[in-house]
Amino acid sequence: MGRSPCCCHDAGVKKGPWTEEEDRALVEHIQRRGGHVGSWRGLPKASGLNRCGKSCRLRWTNYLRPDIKRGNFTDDEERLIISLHAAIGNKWSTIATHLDGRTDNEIKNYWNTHIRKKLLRAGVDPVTHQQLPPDHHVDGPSAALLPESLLWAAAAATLGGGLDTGALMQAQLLQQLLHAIGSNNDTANLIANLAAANAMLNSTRSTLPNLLLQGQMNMLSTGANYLQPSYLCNISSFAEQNVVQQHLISNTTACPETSSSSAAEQADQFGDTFASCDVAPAADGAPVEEFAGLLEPMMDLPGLCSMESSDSFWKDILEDSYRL
DNA sequence: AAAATATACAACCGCGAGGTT
DNA sequence: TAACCTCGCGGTTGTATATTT
Repeated sequence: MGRSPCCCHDAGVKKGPWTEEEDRALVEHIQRRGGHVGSWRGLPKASGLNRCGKSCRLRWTNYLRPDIKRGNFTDDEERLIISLHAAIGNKWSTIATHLDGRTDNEIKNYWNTHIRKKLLRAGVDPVTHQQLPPDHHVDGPSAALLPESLLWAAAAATLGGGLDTGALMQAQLLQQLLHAIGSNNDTANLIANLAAANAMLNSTRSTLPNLLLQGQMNMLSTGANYLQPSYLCNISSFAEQNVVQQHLISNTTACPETSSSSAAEQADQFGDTFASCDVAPAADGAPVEEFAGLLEPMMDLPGLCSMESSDSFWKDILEDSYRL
């Protein structure tokens, strides 16, 4: 395919920052045409601008368009960007379609200047969204604070006050959760382990920050085989849903009553809950309706999301470990 | 206060996709 | 079917501003 010479290479075509006059000329020209640009290539001549059409298009789409939202990104927007990036990578234009008023360029810049650094500081690879190895070195105090080490540090601190059965059970529970998270991508085993963990929770009447469970939810959504930060919990787009759907299709025996593992047996008491999860894959490859909704029943399991004041130690530790 | 460095973001560039001739 | 043309994407650069030394 031949490639046409870009008008940007023409001698005398202005480059660099746009002036207010140029902005006004471009906006007025497009408004005169009822918001329809027509040919970008022909726009400079028609509008009297000494710019190449490409530059005009960029200026309009990234800055002058009336529906562009200016200002800082909200936490929700940031979480959504990260979630989408985890699912589809550097597809900035696709990501932008999920954020009203944000441009692909703006999102890309925000990613490169803010989010990427935050993830690195948190020990998360901004490309793969997976935990960086323990010997990963970045500036800042949180670099080496991987979730597992934090959890065990927390357990050790709890145990430090005396050999308490409840604390020991918590430590074992954490170990089980971490093992489930780190061992494989098998959704059936994962859910079974989660149920077993929950059984332990209920038997000891202890509580655990739901951040841990969110980490497991993230596994369901991304297929990553280790703990992911809680930010990935906020997922609802088509891309993630497709990922989830693939998992569900390949794990049609996801409900614990169909699993033969011992962990699944422990999970029997929650069979009804899981059976009502409505996690069956949509028919004929149709996208799963709503991932967040899909996970809701699991998040509502008794005891999983409660957080008593006496557990603030755990809560603080775990939240620190994920704080971006 | 000035220079050096870091940060944020607007803008540029090259390329591929896809439509048209 | 090949050549041409335009658009849009994603990576990169340039520059203004903020912060640090």
